[in-house]
Amino acid sequence: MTVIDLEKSEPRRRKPDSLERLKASARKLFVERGYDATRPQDIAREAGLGHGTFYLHYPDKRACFLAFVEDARAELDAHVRANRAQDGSLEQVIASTLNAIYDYSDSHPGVLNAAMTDESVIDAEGVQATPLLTRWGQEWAEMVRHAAADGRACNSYDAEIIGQAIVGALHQTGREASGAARCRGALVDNLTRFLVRALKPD
Amino acid sequence: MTVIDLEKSEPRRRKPDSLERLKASARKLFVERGYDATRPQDIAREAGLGHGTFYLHYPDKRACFLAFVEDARAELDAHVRANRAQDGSLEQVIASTLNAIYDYSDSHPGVLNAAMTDESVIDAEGVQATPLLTRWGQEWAEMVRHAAADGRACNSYDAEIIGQAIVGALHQTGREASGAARCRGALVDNLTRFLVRALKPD
Amino acid sequence: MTVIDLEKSEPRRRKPDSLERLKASARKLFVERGYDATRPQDIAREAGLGHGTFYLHYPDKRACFLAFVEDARAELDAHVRANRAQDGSLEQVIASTLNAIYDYSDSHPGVLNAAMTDESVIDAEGVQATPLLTRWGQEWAEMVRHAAADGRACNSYDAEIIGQAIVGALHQTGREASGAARCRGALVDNLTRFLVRALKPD
Amino acid sequence: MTVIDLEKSEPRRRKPDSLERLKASARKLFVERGYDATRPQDIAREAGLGHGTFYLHYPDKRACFLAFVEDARAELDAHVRANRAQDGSLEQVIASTLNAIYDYSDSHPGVLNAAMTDESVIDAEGVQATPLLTRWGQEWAEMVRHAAADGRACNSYDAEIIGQAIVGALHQTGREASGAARCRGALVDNLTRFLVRALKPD
DNA sequence: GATGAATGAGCGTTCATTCAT
DNA sequence: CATGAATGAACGCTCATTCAT
Repeated sequence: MTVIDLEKSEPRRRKPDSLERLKASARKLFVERGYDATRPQDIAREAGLGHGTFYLHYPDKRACFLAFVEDARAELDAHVRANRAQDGSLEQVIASTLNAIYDYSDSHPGVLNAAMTDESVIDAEGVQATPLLTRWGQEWAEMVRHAAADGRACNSYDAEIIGQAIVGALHQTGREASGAARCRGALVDNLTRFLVRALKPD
Repeated sequence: MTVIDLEKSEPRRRKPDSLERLKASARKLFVERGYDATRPQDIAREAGLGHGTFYLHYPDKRACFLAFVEDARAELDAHVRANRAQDGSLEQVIASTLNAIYDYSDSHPGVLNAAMTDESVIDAEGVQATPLLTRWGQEWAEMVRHAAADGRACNSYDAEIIGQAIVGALHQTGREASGAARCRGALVDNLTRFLVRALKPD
Repeated sequence: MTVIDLEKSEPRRRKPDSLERLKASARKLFVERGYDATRPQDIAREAGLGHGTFYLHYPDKRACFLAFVEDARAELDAHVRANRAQDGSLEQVIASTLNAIYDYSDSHPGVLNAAMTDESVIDAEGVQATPLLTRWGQEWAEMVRHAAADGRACNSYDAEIIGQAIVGALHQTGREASGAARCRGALVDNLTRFLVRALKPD
Repeated sequence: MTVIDLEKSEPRRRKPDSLERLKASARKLFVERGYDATRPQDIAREAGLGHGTFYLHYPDKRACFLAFVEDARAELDAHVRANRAQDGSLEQVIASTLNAIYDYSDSHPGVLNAAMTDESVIDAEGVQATPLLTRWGQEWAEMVRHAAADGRACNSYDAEIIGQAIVGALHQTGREASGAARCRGALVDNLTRFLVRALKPD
């Protein structure tokens, strides 16, 4: 039985893994130190690369951060889609979604926080597509509309507003919970009950 | 009877108000440009003072910003306390509080947003006392506890968590509303109904 | 008898012209962007080659530029030698030479300008063989000597000085003419009369 | 009789001579090393100042260079105006002007050369007002027109073209003369005769 | 108290060149 | 011959803070 040498078996050249290494280092440092305190040079050094290499893969620091954000978003998105109860009762949907988010958050500590860094920090001018939180708010709005259409939720709300409210509530409770030593069970329980009562049809 | 011209009386050069002038300039610039893009020098110049004078009144830029934040907090606090229905129905309390907040926000555009600048922006290391949002969350928690004790609100919640959730919901809806062109009436109406349903006793 | 298709014969990959391709690309870019703004990488890419290939043909960027300059010089030289009246009257010689120079300049726009890039731009330390302008001045000096020996020109001048003066006059009038919209006819006419009067024997 | 203490007698503060020191250092370094090889930091260091101080006086390196050029231009201009024969014969005007230029050039070695650094070196984009050489060409054009109007010079020339030709001739002979060890007397003599013959009326 | 000239650590970014493949 | 990922010295510039006046 042969063991394939993962390090050297690539047919062509040395495996150009430098982008992967930069991505990992960027995530690590953006999470640990934040955007401002992380220099492109630090990211490259952490990845064991010269700092010119950073600019082979990203046009500038901002682009690197935005790529990190997008990766985190996609990861969380995949995780949540895979783990939430798509069409159960309102309570099941909410509880399973919250649990999925907290699962991701627990196994990737600090990542969501770092990814939600305010856009104003990233670039004084220019425009970030849509802030992460707002995008997620739109997804919650979709969920609200969906549930209202099915009769599982009150249909007299403006779904956009309520979607943003939900995501804001999650964000702030999460933020505060990481400061205080708050247990996840209580968080999910309280928020689920809160949201279910607020949303359920009369 | 003579009225002393406070603006122009030559003998006492109109100076002792330099802290006030710095405060006003700092608020103006932090709101217009944000923390990073505002230099102590700009604040002093805007106030018609020399750069060094800034450091006579604040040990550093961070302290100046924190003072601005505290002033905004106190102002909003006073405004809300003066204008909300202290002990009416849950709905009255919530609606009047929201309206008071939006009143302040409308008459001091940009101030709350600037004051909520993420702490990570203000200083890479050090620690900001308690983030503004978290403090406001604690006040909402107090309201929740108070209402629950009176039987006006469901008493099975962890008030701290719900307080943070409420303030998070307000923050994010406000933020998003200023981007989209969302009308205040709909915001207050939706949020009030949402919170009242979530909080009211079974 | 078979003629090998140099353009497309697959077996021998159409490579040995890489130096030619680099030369053409280098000229194009040095003319369009100037020395500083042209990177070896750009030249190679423009030629459809890898970056490293550049260094197979030139030791460094400077050498590539110097080769471009030399090619331009040789081209102009050949063109002028082929087109000027070698031994006519002073006026004929001068007028035909000026016309030949302008012909070349018109059909290779920007090339002479780029080739005359100041030596200080090319390398802070090292020494360029002899600046192009000075070499051309020496050729004009030769012409002056020649004409003086034949009695067609005043022989009391230091030919070296006058040669440099002539080439300087041509350069600066050409430079200024491309900025202002000055017509070539007037340029040749004025310069020819100017030089003929200055040079003709008493 | 009192001797005023030039170092300390200023009524207000320490004499803010830092701009003068920067100017002197900038001139020295631009002359010795050229534009590209001179860093703002070097200029400041040479002046005994921190490198931030450079940016107190100039918005950027380019502005510093342009100020150097303008100073050199004004100095030469003043020197030439003070020393040339304004209205003598054509020969007197030309000879005295050339001598004045060479006087300046001898007593400020390298300055004119440095000041004439090609505009393309200073900024890839942007536009320098008018290149120094072209401006001087315009002044010679004025001289030519003036002399032609007085009957001291041939009036069938386009003065603009001839003015540029003259300044080009001076520039290139000067440039080449500093390379070769050419004596100033021969330069002035040859150029004066050359220009006088070219310009004088038939 | 008030001033503003002076400071220099620190930033993000570029590009000529090398060398393992 | 050819490649292009990798390098790191070097650059122009900013800005919070100090201190002699």
